[in-house]
Amino acid sequence: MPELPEVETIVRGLRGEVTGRRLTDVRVGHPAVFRYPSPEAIVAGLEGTRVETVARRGKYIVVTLDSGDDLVVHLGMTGHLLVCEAGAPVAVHTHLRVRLDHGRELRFDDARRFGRILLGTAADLLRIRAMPRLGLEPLADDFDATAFDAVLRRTSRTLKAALLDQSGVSGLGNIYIDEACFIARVRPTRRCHRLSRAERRALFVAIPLVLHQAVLNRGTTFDDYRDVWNASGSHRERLQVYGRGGRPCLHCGTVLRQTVAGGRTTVFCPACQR
DNA sequence: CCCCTATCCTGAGGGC
DNA sequence: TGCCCTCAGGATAGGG
Repeated sequence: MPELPEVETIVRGLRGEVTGRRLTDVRVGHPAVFRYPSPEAIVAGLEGTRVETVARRGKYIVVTLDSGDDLVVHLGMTGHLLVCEAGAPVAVHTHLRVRLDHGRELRFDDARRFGRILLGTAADLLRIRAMPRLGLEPLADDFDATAFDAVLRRTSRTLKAALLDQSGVSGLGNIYIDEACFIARVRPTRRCHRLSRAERRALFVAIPLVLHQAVLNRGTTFDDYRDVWNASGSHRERLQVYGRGGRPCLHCGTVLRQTVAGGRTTVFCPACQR
């Protein structure tokens, strides 16, 4: 379940490993992962190119190549981008292997294959909506209270549903939405248009706060997430509500309530959160 | 417009 | 020990 902090950790790790590297010996696995243009075209398009930059947009990883193409990777639920020594044992669900010119390999593996990989020029990727309608970047310098207010004020959905929608704020998922709502003391089941100005402000502050802390902890490894060196993140120890339904609130001791909102398991403290 | 559900998919965990 | 069922969920599509 990689969300913004996990993807950011991977992007930072990837930058040091692949920037400036030439890509060779490209091999692909299950074709369903390669959404555009085709597995064969992606192999041909990667072979012999050099990596210029690695960036993140929402939960998407964008690797810009000297060919003019961008490689876009979304990790879905269980996707991993790993850098290992060339010739290291190949996992069961490895779908992409690329040789780097410093003797290592970049690999993509994904048991559930919810992840996806696309390759094309920026114009191609825009046209096919490779990264559809991504909203505000909550860790960007220009993350703006007024724009965030507009996201919440224009809808009557539950807060959980609104924040899961990547077209409003991009990068949040189930874990960090519940955590941010706890910090902001607002129930994720609340209707957005009924939130007060103070509550919207509290969320505006809490979202970057929790994301930033999680990045410092190199992400949350609940069961599956690993960074590019296959190491776990430590933010799980800091989670206050996610995965803690039925257990006592760390702030007040009240039993945390677990429900479903926006189609997702949702946990909150009925005493701390209004 | 909003909600819920199904779909994709595998592995973990519980019940028996 | 092992089998079967359920559940987890990011994104998206479709029905109520």
